Amino acid sequence: MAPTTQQPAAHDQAVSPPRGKGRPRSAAADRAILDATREALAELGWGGLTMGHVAARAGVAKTTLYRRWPSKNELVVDAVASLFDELEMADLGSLRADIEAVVAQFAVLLARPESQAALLALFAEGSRDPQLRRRVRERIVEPQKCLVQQGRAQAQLRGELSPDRDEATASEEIDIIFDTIAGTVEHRLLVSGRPITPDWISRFTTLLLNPLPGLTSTRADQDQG
Amino acid sequence: MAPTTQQPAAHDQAVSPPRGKGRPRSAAADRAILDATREALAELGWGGLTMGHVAARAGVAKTTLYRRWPSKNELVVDAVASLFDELEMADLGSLRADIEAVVAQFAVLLARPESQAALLALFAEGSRDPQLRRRVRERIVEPQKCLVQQGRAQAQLRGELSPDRDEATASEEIDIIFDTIAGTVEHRLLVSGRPITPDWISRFTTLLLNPLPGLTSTRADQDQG
Amino acid sequence: MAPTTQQPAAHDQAVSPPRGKGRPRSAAADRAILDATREALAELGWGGLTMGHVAARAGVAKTTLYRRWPSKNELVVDAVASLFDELEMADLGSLRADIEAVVAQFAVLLARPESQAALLALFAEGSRDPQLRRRVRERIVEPQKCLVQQGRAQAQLRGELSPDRDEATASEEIDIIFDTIAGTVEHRLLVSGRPITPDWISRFTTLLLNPLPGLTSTRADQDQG
Amino acid sequence: MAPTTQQPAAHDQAVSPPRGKGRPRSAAADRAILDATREALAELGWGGLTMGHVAARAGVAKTTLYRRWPSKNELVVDAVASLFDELEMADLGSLRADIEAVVAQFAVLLARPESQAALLALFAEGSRDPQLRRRVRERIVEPQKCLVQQGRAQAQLRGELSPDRDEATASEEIDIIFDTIAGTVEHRLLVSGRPITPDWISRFTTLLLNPLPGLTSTRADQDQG
DNA sequence: GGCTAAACGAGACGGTACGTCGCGTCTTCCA
DNA sequence: TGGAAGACGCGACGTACCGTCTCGTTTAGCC
Repeated sequence: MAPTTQQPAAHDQAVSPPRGKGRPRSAAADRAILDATREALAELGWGGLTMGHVAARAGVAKTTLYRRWPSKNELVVDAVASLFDELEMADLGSLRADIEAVVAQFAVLLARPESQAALLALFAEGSRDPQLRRRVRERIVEPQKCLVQQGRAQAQLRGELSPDRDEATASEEIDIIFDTIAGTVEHRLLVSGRPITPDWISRFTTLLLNPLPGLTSTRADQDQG
Repeated sequence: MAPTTQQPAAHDQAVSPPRGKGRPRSAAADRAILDATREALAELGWGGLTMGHVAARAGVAKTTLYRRWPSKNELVVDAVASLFDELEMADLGSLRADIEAVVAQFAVLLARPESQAALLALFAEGSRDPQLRRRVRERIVEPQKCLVQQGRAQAQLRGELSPDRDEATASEEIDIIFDTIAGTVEHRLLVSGRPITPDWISRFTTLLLNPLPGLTSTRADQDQG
Repeated sequence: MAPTTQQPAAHDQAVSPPRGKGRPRSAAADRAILDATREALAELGWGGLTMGHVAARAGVAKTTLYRRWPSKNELVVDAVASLFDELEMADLGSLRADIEAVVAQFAVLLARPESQAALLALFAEGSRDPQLRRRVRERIVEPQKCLVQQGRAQAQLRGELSPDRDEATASEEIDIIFDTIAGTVEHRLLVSGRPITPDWISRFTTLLLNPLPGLTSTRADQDQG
Repeated sequence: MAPTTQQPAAHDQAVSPPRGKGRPRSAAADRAILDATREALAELGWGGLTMGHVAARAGVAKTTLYRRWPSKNELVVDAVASLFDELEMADLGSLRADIEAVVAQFAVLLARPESQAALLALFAEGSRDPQLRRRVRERIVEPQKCLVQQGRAQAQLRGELSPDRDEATASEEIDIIFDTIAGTVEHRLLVSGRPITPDWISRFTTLLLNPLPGLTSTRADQDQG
């Protein structure tokens, strides 16, 4: 998605030419600003991040920055969001492997200083500002959730999971798994402050996997009956 | 725990006499400040909370405030920490019931606007300030973790869980369960922004319970079927 | 005089053909800009006048504005100068009547909000910017001074004043009279903030033409000759 | 008069102790600010004068500056006003000598770069801001006017001028003389940009005290009596 | 009647100063 | 000597204009 573009330009149609009549916004500035934001975030943390500082580091006037993003929050969302684009679901042939891979990916992402500095702060700010909350969800949370959905679909194709009974139930199951994976990984890394090792991933995956309702393999059956 | 009291005065035991020669510190001021902090937090959120505002609302000079707490962060920790004191582990006779009860309690706590405003913000600030991090863990995170430990012990007494093999493993198991419960609940409420209903609690507990390694009984089956 | 026309084009004579090959400058824009300037000046005063505002009000791009006038100062000089073109010396048959008439005219001119807002401000800016100073003198001060010269010549023709002894003395006398008339009227209106009534004009003219009212000795006569 | 003191403190009673409960305002800061303002004014002129610059040069925070003066205008009034306190009426034994002395004093004052930079600008701003206008009059214009009043009284004592007939007429006469002296001197120095020499002073004083040089008829006498 | 070149509207751009806000420290007086 | 009151230095904020620039679009004169 393009930078915020407060004017209702290039919003939905990514292809639509700038159309505006005046001088077009500099794409280089966008890049420089986002890069500067990520760097500053990594170096100084959320609290040390200053609009003036970002502008200076990007070689851009503060006004240019405000013309594109209304506040530090929105800027950081966009700056950090791109990092989350690199998350992708592998298809490793088994549900367990897929989960472990995605958790590992997520852990690597959260180990970056810029995402650490930004993530909790954005969530915190978002708890008061619904606008921001929406944005954070769109740009950061959804991409993660997508992976869960995708992994689930793959597992269903493979026959590891039974197909969806109905839309609503499926959605609820995705939600709960998603909150569990994302929440737990974030809590361990950012709150408990302990590292995420392959061993931990394995244990956690076991915790998740064993009882998944609708699991067709016989592991659960044994546990359960 | 009493307020920070940078001077080595009255620490834990309220019994210690005022000691100093001059005028003793006003206990009423402490209470007023913490109350004001919680109220302001609920009304204005973390970002809207200012030391000046708190002081004014508490009818207290800023000086008084800084004499007791070195910064906004520490103040909020103390103000919010007391809320977490009310968490307690029930003993309802089964692990499942105990878990559901504690999750429900936690959910209720996180529904309060003051804890919502404070929690993520404190975690975020803590990720840069080790001092604060320590403090947050002592006052907020540990009490929660304690419950997990306690619930586990109860279950072991009841025979639902096998006794600890060794210290290290036990600690790891507690950690993973704790991060999962706390992280998931927080993520659902504060990030996904969806309510925690009895139904959700039941599903989540099932997810946790079913395969727990070391689970000796098949209670879970009964609960589920 | 045509607008600044930084390119060495049409300067005094409007007859000079546009010469250039491209699209000629819009005369309508010039008019619109100057009108907008005068209006904005009257409404918002000097301080409230911005180039952007003038451009918007004139329905013109800022570029167009800067193409013609290098700065706010120059623009305002041109916008206000035309007002001073309407000053003219009457020949009413006596020096006193002529002076009173010209003072009255000047007072009327200075009562306009746009000239009030502009005049002192231009003088003030001019005290640092010799370029502007020159321009202000050419367009605003000289026309006034001309009247003094003209009035003096008329009075000499009538025999009310003795003819010039020499060039230098004449110039000095004109200067002193001019500074006195212009300075006094401006000071009364713009600094003291009191109105200029026919009665005041009469008193002032008397002061110029006569000795101090109430002067008891004839010292002055002795001093003079 | 003390600095603006926006709080209704020490306004009328110059003797009243600061009275306020908190930390009193630093008198040193006041002095430093006013000095810095005068210096900056002399060096950079009105346009180059910046609140931030003044604060920095005075070794003071911008906030401190704004706590005392609401804007650049008010600050400059106070900074420049003190210069005008040094104006005083000599008693040299004759009206002519007194006038020449006071005009000379005024000319010297207006030759200072700080007053040149400030005076017209203040007058200009004042033409839009009645608050400022009042202030300028109180602190700058009145002191000058006082001298006229005083000189007139001296001349009356000496018998050079006939005593006041009535209050109103006296006031009007003072006004007209005052506007003439102040306006003319300012116009010559600041608008015409020519120096004020002893010779010019003599000519101007003659103009004030006598009829127009070279006036051939005795019209004035007829008009007057 | 197409070509060329300037003027035009729109508006983004790098700057500078603005006036405000909150911080955490300090100084003063009062109880 | 603790506490209220509030001034202080600091530094970031977000805004307003500045004067320049880069676009795409007229609008003329000239070949």
